[in-house]
Amino acid sequence: MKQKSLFEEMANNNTTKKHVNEPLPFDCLAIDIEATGKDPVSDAIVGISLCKEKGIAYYVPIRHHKANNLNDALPILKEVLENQSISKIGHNLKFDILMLMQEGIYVQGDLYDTMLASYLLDPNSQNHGLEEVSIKYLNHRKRAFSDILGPHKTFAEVPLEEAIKYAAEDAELAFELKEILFKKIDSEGLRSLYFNIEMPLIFVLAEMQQTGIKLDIDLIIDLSKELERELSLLESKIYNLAGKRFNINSSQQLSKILFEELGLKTSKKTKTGYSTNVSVLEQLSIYHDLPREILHYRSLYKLKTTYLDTLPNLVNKKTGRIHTSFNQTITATGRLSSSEPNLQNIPIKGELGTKIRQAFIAENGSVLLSADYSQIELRILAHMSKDKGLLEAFQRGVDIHSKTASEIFNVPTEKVTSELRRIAKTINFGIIYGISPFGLSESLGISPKEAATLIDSYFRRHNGVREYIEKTIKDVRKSNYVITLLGRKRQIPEINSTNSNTRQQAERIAINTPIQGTAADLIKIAMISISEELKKKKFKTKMLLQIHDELLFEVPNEEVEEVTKIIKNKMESALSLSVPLEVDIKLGKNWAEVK
DNA sequence: GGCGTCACG
DNA sequence: ACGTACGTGACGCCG
Repeated sequence: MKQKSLFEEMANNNTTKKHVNEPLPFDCLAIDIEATGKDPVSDAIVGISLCKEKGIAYYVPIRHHKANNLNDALPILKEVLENQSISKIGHNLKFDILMLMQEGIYVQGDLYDTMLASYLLDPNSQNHGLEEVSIKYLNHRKRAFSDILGPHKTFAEVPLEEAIKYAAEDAELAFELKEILFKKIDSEGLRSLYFNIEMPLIFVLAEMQQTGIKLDIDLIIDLSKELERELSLLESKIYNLAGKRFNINSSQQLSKILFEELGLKTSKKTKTGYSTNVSVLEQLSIYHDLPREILHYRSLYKLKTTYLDTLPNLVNKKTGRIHTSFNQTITATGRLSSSEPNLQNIPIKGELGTKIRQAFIAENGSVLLSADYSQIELRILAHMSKDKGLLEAFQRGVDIHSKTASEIFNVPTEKVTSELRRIAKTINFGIIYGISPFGLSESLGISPKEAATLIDSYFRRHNGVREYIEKTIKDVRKSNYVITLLGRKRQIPEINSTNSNTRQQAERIAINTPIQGTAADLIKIAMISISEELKKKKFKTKMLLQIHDELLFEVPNEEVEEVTKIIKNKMESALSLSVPLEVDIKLGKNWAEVK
């Protein structure tokens, strides 16, 4: 009964174009899609729940088993969902938008995403699920999905009576959460960050996920077979060197062999024993052949299991492409993350890295275009610290690492060797991480004392950076939070901890977060403006991936010239800083060629 | 499910 | 004396 009346109201909405003076019967609608699974590209809609006022919610079965499905519901819903004047409320709306896209429905209007709101209010929280957020803000314990699903294979098989209760509750919770969370968004000064960046980004990410990227499966499978052979040779070699067979993938068993049976010296400890990580095994390779072979084995095994053996299985049967998930509510700094598969950590180093990237290809008639920000985080540091040396370096366009080397080691720029530059580069990274003598020493393989000397000489030449760090930490001690250029907040209560380790870690976070977070804000702005421009001018170019400081596009040959200009221009002008932003653009048939 | 390890920025 | 570089995700091991 209730379902019908809502549909009547919705149908009325269709006529509002003719009666512009009549107010819409509702301007805000909470939606929640139930589907056969959680992969919006492969799975299908089972039903949609709706809520437009507190206390009343509806469930519209679309493909529910053994139910009176409302077959004509989607066309009616389409009118409402594509109505720009009706705001959509939901928890993780990117999922709903993607599911609806499969039905030819393109959601429009303002989005009030309660998951995103929860994230902006507390990016440190690991869990922004509807369940947790409802407990936190509504003190309401919602029905668990696993209880509803029970033995059923998909939600479609859950008896309608049960399904209605569950689905309708979710839409209503989102509706209620919206009131509370978006008041908080306003009072915390997060409104503009939400409406100008995170909300429009939802559409951009949805489209990127929907597009996916093409993979040369045969190449990946050939590589996997090649590694299979190489690994089996290495395996025998390792057993010979160890004098016995063991599970090479067990760091525990390896530890026994290295440190007990072969009597090699331990260096680093872990929570559970002695470390056998890269830096330890590199040290040990001087004394024995086994560690080097283990390193070789591990690197191959990693690439084979993590990439070669999994990527082919993730090629979507319908689209023939790989569709990652871009997560907007995971990182504490404001970055995106990518999962299932993670396409933000595809290997790049070495011959094998190149070979793997060669398998990510453009469609026939198109090329891949990679656009990456050059030294974005150091430029942001220059802007925020107003350090004279850094500002001048970027304004003059010099090689920043060489300049740092020249300063620290007191040699003319022409005499900076690649070794000195490498050290300077590590220091520059270290500054952004919230440098510590120990951290730098570990990374450079020198003593903490030597590291401290290097840090000291850096700060002697960069007073602005030193003062910026000191002021940032001082401010955080009072406010307990840091903020990015676009107003993204991260609480750091540990800044006043009595435990010095905890406190120092908080200080490093306080330095790093505004820099990493502002870079994240920046590229998000660029993504939105590029996406708008491509849409406006009706280009067929597709944005495929974001890898923190890089965007990857698939560009039809005939669009390359124009689109290159747009991308470069939009990225370089996304924010106006006191240093120029530089973007490098490269083209190629595959992802290896664009580097 | 925690841990160690290692792929990326 | 302690134990640290910042931010992620995925794999295999082990209990």
